[in-house]
Amino acid sequence: MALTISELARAGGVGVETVRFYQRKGLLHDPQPAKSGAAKGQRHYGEEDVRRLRFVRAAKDAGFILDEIAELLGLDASDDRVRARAMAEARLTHLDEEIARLDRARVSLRRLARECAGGEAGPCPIIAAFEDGECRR
Amino acid sequence: MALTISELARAGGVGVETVRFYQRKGLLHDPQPAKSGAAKGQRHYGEEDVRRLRFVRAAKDAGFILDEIAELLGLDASDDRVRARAMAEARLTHLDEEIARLDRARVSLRRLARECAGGEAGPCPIIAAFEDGECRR
DNA sequence: ATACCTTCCGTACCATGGTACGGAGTCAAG
DNA sequence: CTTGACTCCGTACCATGGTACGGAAGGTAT
Repeated sequence: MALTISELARAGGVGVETVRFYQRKGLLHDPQPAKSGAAKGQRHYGEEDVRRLRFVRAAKDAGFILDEIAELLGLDASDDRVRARAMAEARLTHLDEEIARLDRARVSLRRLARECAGGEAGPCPIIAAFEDGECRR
Repeated sequence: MALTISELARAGGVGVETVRFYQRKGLLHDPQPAKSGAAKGQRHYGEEDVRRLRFVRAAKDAGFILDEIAELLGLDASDDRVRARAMAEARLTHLDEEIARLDRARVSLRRLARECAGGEAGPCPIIAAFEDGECRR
């Protein structure tokens, strides 16, 4: 099982440049030079690299930022459940705040859009609301 | 009513550098040079500038990005309700997608955190889930 | 008059997550 | 033996929304 960088990228559903970017970030191990049968200096990747790359994608989908994912990958080695749980809780708090913020924006904007659609009289409620400072946090 | 840049910034709840940044982005008018009683080259701001700055903050809170806010400020002048409504709808769609995405992340992460807290046997479910690719979109 | 504060302006830098480019090397097919 | 494909590496660039810095000029307080 020896993969080129483009095969690894395809296996992980990302671009070649993204694989290199993850390497620079320390999310993927620096690859070993290929032994033979390939161009000098060329790297080969294996199952472990595919696993790590997929871990990154999955954790990203769960809302972690890349720096946290780097730490999670470290926990993967040490199997530190307490730390992993703390990170999950912190990320959940962050997600909750973010969702609440977006939801407030959605509620007020939807109300404005309905009001605006409701009648053509007077100034546009959407613009007027921002002018009134009615939509402040 | 003549304000200095720092007074305008305070009135809008932002920093001086942010005011200048908004000027560069075209969100605030280029200010007029002060007539007298101030250092040469210094600018003065009025009610209109405070109003625009607050408009920016309110629209940002509603989820618009700065480029859209620049457009909304243009609509403010022309009172184009149709366009304002279209922009509000587009932003709502965006907000809905974003909220749905974050909510999927929250649901799966919360489940993992609960599982991890539930027992100490076996590998950490949080880390294992990412390894299994169980959390993919 | 000397220090201190604020303003002006341009430019550089920050985080975040990539994306693209240029030059060089190497391989296989035509 | 040239062309095309792929790789390597470093570096620069993109969007987004700011934040900070340095130098010059002016007002104010001691």
